[in-house]
Amino acid sequence: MRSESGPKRPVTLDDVARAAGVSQPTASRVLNGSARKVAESYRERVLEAARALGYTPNLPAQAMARGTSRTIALVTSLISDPYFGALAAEILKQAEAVGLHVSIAVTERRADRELDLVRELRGQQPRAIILAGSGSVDPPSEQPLVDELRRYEETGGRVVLISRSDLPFDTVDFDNHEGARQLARELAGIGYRRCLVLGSDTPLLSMRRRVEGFVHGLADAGVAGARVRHPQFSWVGARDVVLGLSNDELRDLQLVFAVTDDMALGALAGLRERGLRIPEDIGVAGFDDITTLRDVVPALTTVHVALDAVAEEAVYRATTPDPEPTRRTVPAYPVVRASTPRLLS
Amino acid sequence: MRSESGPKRPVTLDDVARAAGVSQPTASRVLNGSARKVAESYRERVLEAARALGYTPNLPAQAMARGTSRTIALVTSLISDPYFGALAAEILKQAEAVGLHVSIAVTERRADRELDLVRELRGQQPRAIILAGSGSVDPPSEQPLVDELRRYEETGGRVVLISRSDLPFDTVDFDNHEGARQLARELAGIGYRRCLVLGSDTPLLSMRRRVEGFVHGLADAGVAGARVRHPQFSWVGARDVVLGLSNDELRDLQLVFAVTDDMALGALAGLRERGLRIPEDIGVAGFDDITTLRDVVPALTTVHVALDAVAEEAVYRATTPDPEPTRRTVPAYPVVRASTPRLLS
DNA sequence: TTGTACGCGTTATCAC
DNA sequence: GTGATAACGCGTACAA
Repeated sequence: MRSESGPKRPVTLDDVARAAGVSQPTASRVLNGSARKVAESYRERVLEAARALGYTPNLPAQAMARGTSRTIALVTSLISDPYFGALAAEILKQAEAVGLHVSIAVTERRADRELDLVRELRGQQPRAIILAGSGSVDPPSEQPLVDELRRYEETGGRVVLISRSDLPFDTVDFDNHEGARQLARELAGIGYRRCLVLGSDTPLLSMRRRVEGFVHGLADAGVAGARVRHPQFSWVGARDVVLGLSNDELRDLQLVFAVTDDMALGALAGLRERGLRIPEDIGVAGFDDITTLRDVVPALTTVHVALDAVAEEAVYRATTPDPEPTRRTVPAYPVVRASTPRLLS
Repeated sequence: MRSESGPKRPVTLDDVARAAGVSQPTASRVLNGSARKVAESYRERVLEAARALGYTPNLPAQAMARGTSRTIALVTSLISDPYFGALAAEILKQAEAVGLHVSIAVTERRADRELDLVRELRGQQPRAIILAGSGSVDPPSEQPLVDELRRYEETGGRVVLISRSDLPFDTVDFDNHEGARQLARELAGIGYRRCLVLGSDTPLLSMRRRVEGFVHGLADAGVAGARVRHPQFSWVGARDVVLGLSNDELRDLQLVFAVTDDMALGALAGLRERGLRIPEDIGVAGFDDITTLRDVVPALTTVHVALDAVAEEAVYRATTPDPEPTRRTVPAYPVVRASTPRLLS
């Protein structure tokens, strides 16, 4: 049976001060850091009283009094996605390391939700808002979002963007173009020529960069004219494209490169349904190097992104004032694995 | 170049009221629901002013004035883990559906961190605290945590536990015992006899239940004496156990069951390193049915858990007062896939 | 229906 | 070094 005494009032600073026989400001100075000094005897009594009463500062009240909170808001597309999950995890870790709380909201890839969420989150008075993912190739349509973020920034908040190069705020991203380009060069170097590139039907800048980078990389190596498709941005979308290829097209291919690991695996599933063996009959490569895929066989060739570095940089920017929008690009580099063995020519 | 006008003050209800030519309480009644009615003309002017100024309610201030916030705090072990990631995602979705914000903190499986986090989160004045994962088999050691949670509860907060049956609060879990038991019966039914069970070296009640359930299931089917090991609770731990088996032990086995999919995959990797083919030489089964593993080959036999139902129930409990601690058990059921084909006896 | 006055828990400014 | 007192933005009795 639970105690029936009805909702008690939480223990406040006042309670602690009274119990310790000091004034409330003094208790405040002891418990929540202040420049001012407090006599040792008082200090001990306050700490003792706080411990005995189980005092915890009321963060909303602190935030209001101080005018700034220790919370950062993270807006992400889809946390169940292993890629965003990993990114969110890294951000949580970094934030915690500097004593910040994190409030997470998901857009589920809907641009309008994004705007609403930012507006709502602004109400939480977070110290910073981090926007991860999404990022349209169509900047003008983002104007309302930019306005909203600007307003937030004007009141002292920090805005940090991850992996979206379209908005005029501090941005951390990785080198989508260069990563894909180097991957293409390496693969061309071990014999791959006839490639199918799977982009995305969504207007995501980062995905477009990956497609462009890959095509450039092939061109660097003297391979021209990769086929490019833009299926639905998902495992299923990639699989469906493969399932829709004619037998001739399929037979002709040596490699499928998809702009995410998730899609690469969809393609892989589709290729298997079509009766092809991976990697004996055809190679597959992705992008992201998602940890949770380490058990896929054959091990997937992909482009690795240092998410920990991305998160660290993002949290750093989120806590560091910065008069001008800055862009930091974290390198991405290819990792060739069993899904793309060297081809004998 | 960014505007240099220095941090402006955010737009407050007062600003809106002034702009609309009404009193602050009237603006409050219009913008943030109140029982009281406001004349239509006033209503419109307030709404218009709010829109024009870009007003967003200051949530911490609201929380303080109302004495309750619209935030729930989620404490989880490890969000990068696909299992917890999926659970967190479902909770975010459910919370959003009822208009609640979510603040996430990770314990990284350290019991002391858990206590600290709860204390800290309490300061955020969330409407509820949801604890997911962990859950020691050693309840006495949790007393400080229980005390802290009780204190929180006494001030009107709700406490909900997911998948840990050791504490006297509202609990949502899934039937670890029964799920594993039925899996064992099904596998025994298609010929599996000589099994290695991989538990966990951590004192987690849910994992212990899975081990017990599996052994019971085997017993139900007349199979006695499964070997049980308790490796480190991770992919690597499971793999290492397999790598450490003698050739004789290995040859004798027909199945490895691990208490999580993650560990099952570790075991699978280890088995392959030992030169065994899966499933031709030996079967492998896990628990959790993690979505992101759909591309593992062979498809992993496992126990499915309806995380969406778990999340829904948890958020429901988090928002519904309840005089007595209640337990709700969500079913878990085996899903037999290619990693455990029928054995010819 | 509307406005005045006060309180929520905390920090900051200022005398002492 | 310490303690009154005034903010912070909002909700809500209460009076008008």
